[in-house]
Amino acid sequence: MKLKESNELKQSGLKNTKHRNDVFELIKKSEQPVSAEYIFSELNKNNCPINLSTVYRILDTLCLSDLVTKINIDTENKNLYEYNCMAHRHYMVCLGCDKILTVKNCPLQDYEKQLIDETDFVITGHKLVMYGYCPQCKQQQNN
Amino acid sequence: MKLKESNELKQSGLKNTKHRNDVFELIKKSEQPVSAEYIFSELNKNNCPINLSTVYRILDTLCLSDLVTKINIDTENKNLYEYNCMAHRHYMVCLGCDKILTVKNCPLQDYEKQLIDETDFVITGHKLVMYGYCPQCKQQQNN
DNA sequence: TTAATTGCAAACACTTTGCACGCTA
DNA sequence: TAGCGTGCAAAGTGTTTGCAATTAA
Repeated sequence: MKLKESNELKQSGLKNTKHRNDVFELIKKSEQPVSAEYIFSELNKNNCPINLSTVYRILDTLCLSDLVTKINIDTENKNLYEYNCMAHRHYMVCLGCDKILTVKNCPLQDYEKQLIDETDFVITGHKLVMYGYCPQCKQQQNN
Repeated sequence: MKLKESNELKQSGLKNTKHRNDVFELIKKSEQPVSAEYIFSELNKNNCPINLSTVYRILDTLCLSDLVTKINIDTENKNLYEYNCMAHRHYMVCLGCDKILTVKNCPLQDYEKQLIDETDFVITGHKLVMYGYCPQCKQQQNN
């Protein structure tokens, strides 16, 4: 069987296995950050039998290679993983349905400079999470 | 023995117990968010024997009453708790020593308005975490 | 007095690990 | 074929829960 091969895996010096590809592709095509459990059940559902510990080991590997980012949203009690597009990580979490939107633009460059002056930290990154209700859940609340 | 009584507990309609006061006071005087385990061992160390599940139950109660806020920093795998001063929650996390600074001012009002326009979400809050290295760890890296 | 709080032990959910086998490069 | 990747089962860690005893109001 021909694997759909990921250049990104090779480029990161990772051995190319079916499982790694399956996990990585699933993360890449997901519109929001996903959990290990989700990856596990999604792959098994779609004829790609895989063990849960293998999922965790692959996620570790992908995170170490910076292909994937692990995040933790306060309202969940498990880690989530998403494709690391090397952009800033800004999220909007719907408290109604747990939907997570990833937001693109970043208003924080100036603020970072200011903080560096104030605290003398080196700042290597940041994470911004907005909490609220998405249009659908917002409407339900009004009813 | 006379308890150091917390008006804040009473005002929130909570029964005033020694354990609740101990936990709440410890959180209030902590300079950074603390874990359940830390509270547990700190109190037991200081002649206030308490059970770990009691700590968790008290933390739940305090969070429900909005006296305390539960947060999760991506680099830790446990929840942290801090006094809820009703301010925005902005953190600076040192990746070297895990120190957590809570930052006061907030650059995000305008950004929130803009996001609301773009996404049609209702925004009820936000969390900003900056990652980097504190002055001490920064220096060690250079050596 | 009565309902809320606590300690204890056991259960839970998520994640990690040891080991033997299997597969990629 | 050498060493990394994987499945399985078992252990680890942080957190929650059932129940009986205790305590605040």
